[in-house]
Parts: sequence; C-alpha cells; structure tokens
Amino acid sequence: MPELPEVEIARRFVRDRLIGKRVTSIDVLDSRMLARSSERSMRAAFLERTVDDAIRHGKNLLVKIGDDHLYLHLGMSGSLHMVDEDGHTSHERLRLGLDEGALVLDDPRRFGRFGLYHDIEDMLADKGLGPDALTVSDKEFVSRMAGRKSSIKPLLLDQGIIAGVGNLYADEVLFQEQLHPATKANAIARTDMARLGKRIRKVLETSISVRTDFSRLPEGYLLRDRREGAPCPRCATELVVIRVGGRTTVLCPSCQSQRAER
DNA sequence: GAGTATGTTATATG
DNA sequence: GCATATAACATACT
Repeated sequence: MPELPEVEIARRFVRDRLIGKRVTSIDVLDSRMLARSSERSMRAAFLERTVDDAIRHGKNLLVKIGDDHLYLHLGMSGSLHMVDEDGHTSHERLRLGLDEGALVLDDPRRFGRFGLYHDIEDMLADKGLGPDALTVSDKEFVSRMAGRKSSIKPLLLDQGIIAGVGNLYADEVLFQEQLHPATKANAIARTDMARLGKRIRKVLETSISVRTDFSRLPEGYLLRDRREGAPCPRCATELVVIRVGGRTTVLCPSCQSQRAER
C-alpha cells in the first residue's frame, strides 16, 4: 500500500485510534525487520508510556510514545491494523499491545521496517531524507532538481531529493505534466519544473482526499486504469509500458512525447 | 516455472 | 562525487 498518501492515511489512523493509549506489551515477530534497534531497547523506551502523536515524513511514520518515537516503514506490502486482545492478522510482524486492543504491523513481503528513534531529526539524518513531498516549496523543489543530469523519473523516486513519491505517483505526475519519464532533468525549463513541483503536491493531496481509492480519483487520472493497452485518459491512445531507472513505467506515447535531449 | 509487484540498500562500473 | 545498472531482500499472484 505504501507511498506518501497511503502512509498519510495510516498516520491519521494511528492519530485517531492510538493517541492517549498506554503501551502494555511489545512483540517483535520478525527480527529481520528491526531497523538499527533491538526489541529490548524498544521495550525500555515504550512500555508503560503513552502514545502522544503520529508524524509522517515522506513514506516514514513516527509514533511518539513517551520521550521517544516508534519508527514504521510499510515497505511494499505493509499495513497497520487495530485488533482485539486476542485478534491476529495473517502476516503479523510487530505487535504493540495497548491498554485497549493492539496495533499490528502486517507485512507479507517483510520489506517493511520498524525500530526506535529518539526524535525526527535523528531519523531524517539517518535515512538521508529530503524535504517532504507534500510540503516542499516550488522554489526548494526546483533548486534541489537543478543541475541534475539524470532522467526525471528516477530523481522523483530519490527519497534524498524529496521524500514520499513512489513509482505509481511518479507516473501520474509525469503524465499530467505531459513529460516523458526519461527526460533529462536539466532539459526541463525552470517554469516547467516549478509546475511539476505543484503537480506533485496536488496529486498527493487529491489521493489523500479520496483515501487513496484510485477508483475515486478525478477523471483524467492515469492511476484510475494504469496498465499497458488501457486508453490514455487524455487522447485515448493505448498506454505503453517501458522501464526507466529499473522500474516499470506506464505512459502515453502520444501525450508524453520523447524530447530530443535524452 | 516465469514474470511482475506501491520500496530500499548494497554493489559494481564508467 | 555523480550517473547508471543490477541484484538482493521475501512473498503473493497471474
């Protein structure tokens, strides 16, 4: 589930359901998913403390518990659930028992991560994250992209430049801006780059507003039917699939013209 | 069995 | 350091 909008929905879930609850138990069910932390240190920091806040930066979630933060990354297939005391999910990897119910991180593919950070700054520095994609200014976005020679799509996916855009939303924003994903960043005019920055925020906000249900996205969104051969929402040409930066990329060969500089 | 998947990181090469 | 490519991680699904 997880790009920025999905993680924002998860953040709101934690905020609405967990704040004020007390942590009564911690069970690490897959130690391979521990990120630079130990179950023991997590217990010492979180047990008998109260959940205060839920913060998101890019695709990363921090749950403030007492004076420390529980770090959660959903990877490719992670999801959060509230269950009863005796309830379970099929791929439970971390369980946070609360005075009422429990929070479970379920993740079949185990690409998710969890652990302990003292504060946000520690996490940002450790992960080397750029500014959050939802709140970065156009000016900052343009300046962080300036002078880059790579193709635009891999740059959008680079969490160190801006944090939160993943493969699907990268395709969406490039489609809406009619930019070919392999366009070199230094071939994009400043004004077009600023427009792309705006588009990123708009698309992410829109997805959050429909709770990331792609079928409820406005007409004209690629994500409503993102697959090879589907009709382009703008011109009905059949969409094609290529690989850019090693990632599957869906685009309209007619709307997203290949630019000379590539 | 082959191929692919919303992510990240390590490694290698130029 | 930058740019690019590839593999690896682990599992589910077509």
